[in-house]
Amino acid sequence: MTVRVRFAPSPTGMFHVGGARSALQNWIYARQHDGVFVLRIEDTDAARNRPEWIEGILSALDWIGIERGTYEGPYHQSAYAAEHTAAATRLYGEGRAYYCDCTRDDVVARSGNKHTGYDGFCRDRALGPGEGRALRFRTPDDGATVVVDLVRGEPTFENRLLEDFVIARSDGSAVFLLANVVDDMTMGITHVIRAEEHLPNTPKQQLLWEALGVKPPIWAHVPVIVNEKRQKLSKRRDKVALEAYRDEGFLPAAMRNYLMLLGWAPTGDREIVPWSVVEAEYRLEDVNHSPAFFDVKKLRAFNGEYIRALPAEEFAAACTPWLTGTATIPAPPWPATAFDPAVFAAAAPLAQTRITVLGEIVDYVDFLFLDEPVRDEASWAKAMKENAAALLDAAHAAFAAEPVWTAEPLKAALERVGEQHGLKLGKTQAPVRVAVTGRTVGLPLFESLEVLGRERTLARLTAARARL
RNA sequence: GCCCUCAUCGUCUAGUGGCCUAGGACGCCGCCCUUUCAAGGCGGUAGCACGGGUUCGAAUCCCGUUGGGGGUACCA
Repeated sequence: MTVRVRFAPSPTGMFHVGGARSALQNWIYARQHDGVFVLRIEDTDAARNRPEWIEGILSALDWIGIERGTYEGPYHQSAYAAEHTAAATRLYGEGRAYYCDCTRDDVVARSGNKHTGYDGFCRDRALGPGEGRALRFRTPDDGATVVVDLVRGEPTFENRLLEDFVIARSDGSAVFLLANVVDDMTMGITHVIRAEEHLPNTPKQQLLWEALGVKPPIWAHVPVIVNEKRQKLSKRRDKVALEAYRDEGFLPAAMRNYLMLLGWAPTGDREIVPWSVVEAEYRLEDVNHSPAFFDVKKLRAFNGEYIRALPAEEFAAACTPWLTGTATIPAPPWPATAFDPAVFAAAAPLAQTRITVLGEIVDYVDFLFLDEPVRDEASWAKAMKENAAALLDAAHAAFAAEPVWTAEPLKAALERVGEQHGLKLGKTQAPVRVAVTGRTVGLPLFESLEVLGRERTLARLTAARARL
């Protein structure tokens, strides 16, 4: 029997990093077993769904490495409504489900305002379908439902504690519990790998599989990802949109690597590993049973490593979206016409060890493309002390007299200026750096001057001198 | 409330009865290197939640306590 797994997101918002992890786990499982990865969009909640979110899911999966055309689907759950209601009807016909006209308030009231669940009030009232009547599944009164779970073992649920849950709304449409099961059945899903939040649904779903006469799948419930307060990552509370990380300049390879390290580790004392190692070694059986904190600091560290590992040309190319702007990435502060790829290519290697996310590239190279450097007042105040005027004048003179405009002689020239003032290079370069780049921190100075060119460097020294 | 579930440095983890005076990574701190800042090198800080068992021996097995997480919709 070939393994068939599925990833079944609902298009109710930006694509979640937790969703990306689930998708990757399913993807890996399919690859390891020569199986099939199925994508199913669960778009049955019309009120909360929006078509652009569907495209968002597809492009996010693409970005993370699950590319369109390499998997089965996407199927759209809404196209299977007939199958869902047929299953509901069948369950009713076989006496496995019954109609109920209790309102939510009725149920709560009968429980004495304790939310203990549905009490089976309509079980034996033999109600037929009708206005305001939902269909409920008749859960067994005794015995237990054992869930076979790759990560958690065999969680066991006592059937008498399972309420008679709704499987079809009063308008006849199936709810998630049923629709999800019916789709998995029709799509031949053999393994359901999903987040732990679904574990309490599982006995109910397994009962549905059995009632419908099909052998249930193997389950795998992976602990959720939590925030610093150890709560499940939430769309409204936490930064969870994969697109947001993409637009900041996280590399997909770093994100994937980091995501899989949540709850798991490859063999040996290493964490940054090629994807092929993850695909070869990842085991759901080895995933930790407790929730993991989504640590952006560590993600950034991973990203920095991945950035530094890039060949220079690839690094420069990867920066392009931030240098030009895109539909979702803001345009840089310089005019588009001022950007020169060759100039950038010369400066890029200097920036490569200095940035952690690609978006940071802009502030490092803006002085090359802006007419005038940015004016960072804090930097100015810090670097432009009493001796600034003398230093700028001397630097200007020394640089102007330099026949060869490359980093080494420029450095030597400024060192001589420093000696005359009894200063180390660290002190001498500060006002020059701020005059030319606008900031106190930046790329190596002399290499920067080399790329900037004689004309512009000297002009900026003069301009800064005039501002003192 | 009820159901399920979990528990190794601040964080992510290695560890599956002796190899553990608990290893790695991120973070943090210090030193080196150094034209700023990074990167890099070296070193340091810090943990088996608690209490009982079982065993010659327990981070590893069992029970309890405490604490955490998830669920509890005619959402998915």
